[in-house]
Amino acid sequence: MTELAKHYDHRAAQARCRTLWDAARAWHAEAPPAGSPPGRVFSLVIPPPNVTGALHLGHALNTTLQDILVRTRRMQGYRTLWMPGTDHAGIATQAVVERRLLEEEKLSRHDLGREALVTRIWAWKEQYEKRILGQLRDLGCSCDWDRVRFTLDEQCGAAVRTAFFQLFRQGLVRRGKRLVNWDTFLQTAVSDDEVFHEEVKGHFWHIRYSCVDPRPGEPASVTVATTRPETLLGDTAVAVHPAPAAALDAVEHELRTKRALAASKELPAIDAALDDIAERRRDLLPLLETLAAMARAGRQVRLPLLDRGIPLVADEWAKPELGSGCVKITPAHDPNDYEVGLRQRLPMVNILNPDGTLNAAAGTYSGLTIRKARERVVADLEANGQLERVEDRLIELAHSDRSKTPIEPYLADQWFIQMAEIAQPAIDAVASGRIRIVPERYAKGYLDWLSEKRDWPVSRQLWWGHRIPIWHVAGVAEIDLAAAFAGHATVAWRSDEAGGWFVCSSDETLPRDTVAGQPLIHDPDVLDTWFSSALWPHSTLGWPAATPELAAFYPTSTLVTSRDILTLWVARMVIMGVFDTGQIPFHEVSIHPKILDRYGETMSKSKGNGVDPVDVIETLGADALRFALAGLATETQDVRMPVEFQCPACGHLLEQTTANRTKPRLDCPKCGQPFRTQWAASEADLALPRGPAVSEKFEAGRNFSNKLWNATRFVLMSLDGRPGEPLPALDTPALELADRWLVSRLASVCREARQAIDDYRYAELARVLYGFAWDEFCSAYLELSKPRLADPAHRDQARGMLLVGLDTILRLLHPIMPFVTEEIWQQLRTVAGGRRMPWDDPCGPLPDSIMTARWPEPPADWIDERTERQFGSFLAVVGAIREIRARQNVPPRTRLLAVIKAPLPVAELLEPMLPAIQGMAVVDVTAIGPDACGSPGAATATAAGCEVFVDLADFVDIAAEIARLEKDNAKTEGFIESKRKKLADEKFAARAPEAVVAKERAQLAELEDRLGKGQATLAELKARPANDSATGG
RNA sequence: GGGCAGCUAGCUCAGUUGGUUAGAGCGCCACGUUCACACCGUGGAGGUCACAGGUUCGAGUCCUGUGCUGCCCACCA
Repeated sequence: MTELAKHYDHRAAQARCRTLWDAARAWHAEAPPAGSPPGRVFSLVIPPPNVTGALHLGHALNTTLQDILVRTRRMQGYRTLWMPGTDHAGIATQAVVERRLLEEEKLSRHDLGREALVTRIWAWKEQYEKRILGQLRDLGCSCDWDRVRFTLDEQCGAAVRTAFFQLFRQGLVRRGKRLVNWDTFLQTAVSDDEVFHEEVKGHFWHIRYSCVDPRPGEPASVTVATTRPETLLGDTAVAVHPAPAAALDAVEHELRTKRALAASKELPAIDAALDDIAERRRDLLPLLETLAAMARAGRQVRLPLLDRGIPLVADEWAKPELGSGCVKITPAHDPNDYEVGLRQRLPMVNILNPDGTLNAAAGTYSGLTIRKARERVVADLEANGQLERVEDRLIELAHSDRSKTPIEPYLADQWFIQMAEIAQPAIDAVASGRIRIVPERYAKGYLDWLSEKRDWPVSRQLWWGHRIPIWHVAGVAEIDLAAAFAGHATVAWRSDEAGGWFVCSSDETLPRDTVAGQPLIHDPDVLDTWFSSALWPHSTLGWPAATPELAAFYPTSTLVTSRDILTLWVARMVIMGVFDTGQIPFHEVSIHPKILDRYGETMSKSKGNGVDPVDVIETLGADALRFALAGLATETQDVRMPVEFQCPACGHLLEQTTANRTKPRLDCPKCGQPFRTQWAASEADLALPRGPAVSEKFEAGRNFSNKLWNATRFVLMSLDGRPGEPLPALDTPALELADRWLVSRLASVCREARQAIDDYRYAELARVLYGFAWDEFCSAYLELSKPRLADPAHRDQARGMLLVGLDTILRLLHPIMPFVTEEIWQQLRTVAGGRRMPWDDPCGPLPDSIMTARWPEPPADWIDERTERQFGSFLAVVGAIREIRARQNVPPRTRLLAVIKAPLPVAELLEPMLPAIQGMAVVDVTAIGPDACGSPGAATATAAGCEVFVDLADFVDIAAEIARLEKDNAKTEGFIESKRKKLADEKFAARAPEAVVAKERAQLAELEDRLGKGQATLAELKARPANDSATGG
């Protein structure tokens, strides 16, 4: 006699399964030997988590979905590889380590030096890589653990250098002064994607620049406005529009066009704008025309404070409709001004040092921080009477995502990759459908972004990352280089336009003294972290070497990611994949939602609104977490996950709010006991027990695991220690009705599950399997099997069929809930290890692990719609009787008498089900058929086109029944009225399809019939003497 | 400013090409523990499908507009 524990123990099961899978290396994929056909292949690379910190719920979602795909395909017989690994995450990781260094040791990276800092970051990486890989294993991810990669490891490094070298050789790598987003804290350029904008309170300073030697009729000064007065130290021009009148005309025309189409509500704003234009035309235009003429004449204005003459230039960047119509131009510190500078060939004066202080170009202000310089500049302007006025204003200020400090636009030498040429194949791949993005709507963002083909700035002034494989050498002739690198196919060079050379090589190092007479200096910069990420699908498979893995698994099948890195990562992977290998990196991209908190904010560590996956895995189990996450993965953009703190003392759930989510300790409102949160830092707080952040969402998954466990418990008890095999034949018409139904439902559900996975509809997969396992298999089929198990004539068949159902459910659920299904699979081995499903190898052994069991593939002709309908009617009738019992408070075990009045076709379907009805509803059915008739005063209910009468004798609470019937009848009358109205409408009769009209008529008839019955019963009840005993007795 | 998405039960979400009386899980209410499972069972209550128009015989579903929420892109001195 096998008897399982009453509850599923997820902790023990997780440990056992992990041991089992690891011992068998069931997650490993071997490339076939060169030359032999790989067969059906499914491959996937993990979006490598950053080694900045531990995994959060978003990673858990991402990897769960991947594991669902991977486990399914593996069971379906594909040669399946899931490549795991982590990302060095350049800036992010260096920033984290630097910040800690500063906080804990008060040291900057310059105090430590390059080598020592990098050593520290490697130590950090080792710690978090271990943690991350452990978390992935805890989640049950069936990655190929023999192939773990890291974006900064040797293999990826070789790919990075080779890819960069080939870009260089094709002339796609350029060096140039560019205005970059300068992070003064980290002292590096960051890309546009690493910048976020935040509104801060600021001012708008109006500054007067005097004109040099004004002639009669010319103004003595021009006024410009700025939010950053200190930048005037780097001004090299003041701009005015070359044709201000025409520009105002254009603006006015645009406004009038807009006005013609605008809603009345918008009119006041537009009219105000038009008034403003008119006013400017009157008051400002003459001045602007004069200034434009002065600009054409090459006149100058005097830069305040530095007393430098700078040209007045005519440039369309100056908008006559805004401000004073004139704008100061600081080409080295403003993106738009930079463009003007290029157009007007202006000098570009950089006034900043890398650390954000002002340099010598700022004259007497040099050495000051930007903040101090601003104060001084403003004070000096005021003292000189050159500050016209100051406005308060909210300013969208750019901040570095990495250091959270304000970004300074900064002119610096940077490396760029030209995108124009290499982006096109990536556009074509998605536009042509060779890469399919699911859901499709995300393709637009990808295409829009790529079509801009903006150059990619790839250099970072950091120490953590792939060193740019470029060396500088000066003072030699090309012939010297040719001599030095004769026979080196892995070296290329180009003039640096300052008389020196850039030498690029895919070799790891070039000796310093390679070129006679002059040293080779390695470029100090490292590459943008996305450069190595862009190579991930092919670099992890061994490129540039022609490995068997690359041949077998590239292109990969699917990429699973969230929408926020569609451009940063996905697009660049396509670009570089095609550039390096000539092939797209993946065929499909599955985009999944992001998880938000109850306020719709993204979860993040710094906000403190997250859930730690480990908390869920420990308290409710990895399967519970996975099931919940899969259920949330719908096709919408985001999903919300309200979070609670669980009191470690009493288990009470405390809603997480904006107010309490960053507190280091909280007091349980129920038991009063304090507990600590992730923010606990003080010794006193750390001594308290931890109150994990959880969500009730995960409980459904835990309950489901337990339901499966207990269904298994029932099946094993019913087998009573005997092997439940061989299994019954499933494709024979001789099956009993319930079994035919089960077989049909299994076939339907397998088909739905397969389709859901093929379409990346993870939530639907979870929902279909949950509903089938719980409501149909456990609540219906399993209940029905109880009387059959008690009957020796049916016992063996019932046992076998229970195994068939359970086995199939386990296999279908395994990709979502690997642990509980594996644990049950192991339990079944002892008693039913000899069972073979039709899709199993009939001769070979049943696989040791469910991981390698075959995915169920029942033939389509198992689906029997008539039987499924029949079962639907049966369950509806059972429900109707139960409803009557419940509303009359009949004790559960009291057997009642029932009559089912059913039209002939339904009666025929139901008749074979009578024993089941009698068992599940605890009634004796005394009559069934079109003429069956309930005893007077019986309680009634309708279901599946039948009317069910339950003779309650003394049980009936007449008053309650009358009230219910009156309500019910009124409702029915309402429906009848609406149906009649619909059918009376000539247009409906004329235009609706005949089938719809017929259906409406049938429904009306049924409703009228129901109302007639209801009214009759009501009349009869009212005629009876009142009975004040609700439950009889 | 441009674009994308969302708004359906108290909460989180389904709702496939328009066609009965719009569903699930959780929560809530009532009843029920010698029954595989109280991490359970049975039943119930709860919705003007954000709002306003339109198309249609018929709209949660299609169209237009409005409001609110979130995200992406660009950004005005």
